[in-house]
Amino acid sequence: MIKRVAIVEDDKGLREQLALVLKTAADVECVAAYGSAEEALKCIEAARPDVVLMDINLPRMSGIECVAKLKEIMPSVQIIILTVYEDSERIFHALRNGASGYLVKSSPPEKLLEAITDVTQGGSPMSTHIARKVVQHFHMVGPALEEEQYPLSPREQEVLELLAAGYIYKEIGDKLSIATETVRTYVKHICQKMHVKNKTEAVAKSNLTR
Amino acid sequence: MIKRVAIVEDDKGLREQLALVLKTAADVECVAAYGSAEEALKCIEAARPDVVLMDINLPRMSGIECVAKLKEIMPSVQIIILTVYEDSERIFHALRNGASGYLVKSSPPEKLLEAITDVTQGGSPMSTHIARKVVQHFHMVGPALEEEQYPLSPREQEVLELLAAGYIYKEIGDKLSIATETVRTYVKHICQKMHVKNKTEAVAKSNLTR
DNA sequence: ATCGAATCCGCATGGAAGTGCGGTTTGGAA
DNA sequence: TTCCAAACCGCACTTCCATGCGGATTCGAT
Repeated sequence: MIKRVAIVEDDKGLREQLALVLKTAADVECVAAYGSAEEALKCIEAARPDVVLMDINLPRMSGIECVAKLKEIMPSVQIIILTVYEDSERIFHALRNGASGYLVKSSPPEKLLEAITDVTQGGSPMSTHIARKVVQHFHMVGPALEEEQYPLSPREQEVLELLAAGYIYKEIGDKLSIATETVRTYVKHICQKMHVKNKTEAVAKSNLTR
Repeated sequence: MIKRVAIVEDDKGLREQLALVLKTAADVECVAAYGSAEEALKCIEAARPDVVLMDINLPRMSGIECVAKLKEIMPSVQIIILTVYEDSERIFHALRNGASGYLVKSSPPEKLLEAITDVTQGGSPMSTHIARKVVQHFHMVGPALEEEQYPLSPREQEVLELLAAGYIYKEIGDKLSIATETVRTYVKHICQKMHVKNKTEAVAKSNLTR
């Protein structure tokens, strides 16, 4: 299956260079190349790309914003960020906006083509230094969230989740096929274990958003 | 510079196979191979590895736990998880515990060796499908945190925060110097604006942890 | 001048939640 | 075999919350 790829990159030289790289692969077709986010947003639907290679540093609208808007009009398109920036802020923002891959511009051509294949097969190609930034994020938030972890039993965890969804004890009992009184017991235990005053604080402290 | 690598893997066959792969690289030396987490924890300091290849599915103590303990006694060691499991739970847990890389066991030898190099150079090698799981985590928490904003008034926001802290209406009223009845009114408005059933769900949806 | 939003307050009523006690059974760890 | 955690259930009692109604003032925008 041939992958249809579009390029969004303001530098003409780099844009053409990327197109050349794409041409060297038999299973990749470069269906479009845009010099700005605005141009891409206007025309990209007609090009029907599977994958978009997106520069971050575009004039006016940044590539990160463009990712969000692209994902709105074409939710299934896979976006790979191509950039010289390696700061966490940009990385996280881009990923949150829906990018699936993140390569530094210095990546060799074969890595780029490999990334295009990966991303169409449900992977998330990332330059290894980018990945480290992401992993560091987990090192940061992980312990912070987890040190404060309470040894809730699986059943208690379930109850807590249903509390967070706004159900009352009777409904929770029905969903779990247990008595309302039992739910009440679990909530008591949860509040004791978490050292909180009531179920609302327990839910807040547990960070459950659904 | 030669990288000193240790292996923790309970399957003897796979352990020896990994050792063989390491031997094929000129810049890698296999300094130790353990069949259990306990053995590794006891002896690994003497081996002074730069990198540890860690299986997850070990008898008794899991590789994930072992990562945490290894990082305690040797904070600078780089750990690469080798596993057949691709579920987010294990991935996040391992990363939070201090793992720097995460490869599926089916990765080809050259990827493994590349990963060892990457990890010593500050990268985070990850199988592309693993990376996708991590990226999906950002897709999940990202928009949930910043797009789904409700137009709560400042006062309503304050009340919501105090709810998350577990206070009852009377206490909130006292803190804000307003009547309990007014607090009740705010909570009504909050629940209406957020389209939730009760204050507990409102708190859950608002992601307030303090 | 009128409208809406934000802030503020009150009350009645039924249902929900919290507290404190009690209990059983099962299954695994010490 | 003893002990404990987990899962399960019950009741009495108090307090708290949710709902639905009503009202007030202020302040900025149309």
